[in-house]
Amino acid sequence: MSRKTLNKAGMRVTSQRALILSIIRQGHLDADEIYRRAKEQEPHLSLSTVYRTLQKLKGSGLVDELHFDESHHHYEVKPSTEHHHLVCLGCGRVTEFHQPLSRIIHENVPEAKGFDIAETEVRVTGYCESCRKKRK
Amino acid sequence: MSRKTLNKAGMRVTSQRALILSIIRQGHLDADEIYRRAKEQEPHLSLSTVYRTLQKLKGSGLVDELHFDESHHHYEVKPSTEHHHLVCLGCGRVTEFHQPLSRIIHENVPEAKGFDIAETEVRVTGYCESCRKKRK
DNA sequence: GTTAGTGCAAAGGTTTTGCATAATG
DNA sequence: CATTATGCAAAACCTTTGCACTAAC
Repeated sequence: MSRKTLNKAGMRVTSQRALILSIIRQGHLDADEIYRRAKEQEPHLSLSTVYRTLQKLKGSGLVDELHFDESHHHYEVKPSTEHHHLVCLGCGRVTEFHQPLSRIIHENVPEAKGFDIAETEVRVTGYCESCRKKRK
Repeated sequence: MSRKTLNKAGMRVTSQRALILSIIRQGHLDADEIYRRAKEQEPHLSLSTVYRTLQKLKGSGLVDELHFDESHHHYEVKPSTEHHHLVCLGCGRVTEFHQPLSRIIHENVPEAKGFDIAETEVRVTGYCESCRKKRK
């Protein structure tokens, strides 16, 4: 549960945090979408709390920040196994795929040999099958 | 030269554009840095022109937009061979490495089989050798 | 009780836009 | 000369911050 997760990260448990965390679990959402969904349950919630919580969760390593498009960020609960994202430029749908690219890079890239990798974010954009069919 | 490059992309040639393009060639710069460097040569240049030019160049496929950190973007002239970036969290230095990750993903990832890849952006963060030594 | 988190409103930084003027093809 | 680009200022957008108040430990 959220209570445990937050405790383990040394964060105080508040209803807002538990709520925000549970909403992040719903998918790859951006701050504003998290805010909107959370507000349905806690109408007094403020957007700053969402941003501050996101920062904290990110800092504690509980949540990853994703950069799908250029304007704003999306968030997901930190996955247990490495995965990355295919972003369709047509419909915007995000598909996850599992592939240990960190390892591949670390093993095959000379420049990365002396580099202590903290994070590898891969963003593949293009067109999914159904959007490709629609286009032609 | 820039004149030819711009023409080929169907863009009108202006002194501002040629200048901006030549400055982008200097490295992985962000809009503000491009603006500052360009202003030394054309003091009347406006920041909007830089942003508009960047958009156009990106749209024409002449320039790639990079997402090194969260707050703003960097730009580089579109490379002829696929490469990606190692970003050091200590000193901020960016190292390029060449690796056909697009192909690797397309060949090995089932989810990417039906996907028409337009772009693959890989951002590897961590600590470079000299920063690692400083830290311990 | 002490410390950390919240809400609100205001400010910050980056990027975009409207409009009149200027330059390109 | 029709069209596209520029400069300036203002707006838009996402995110952060200051401060008084409240809740968690």
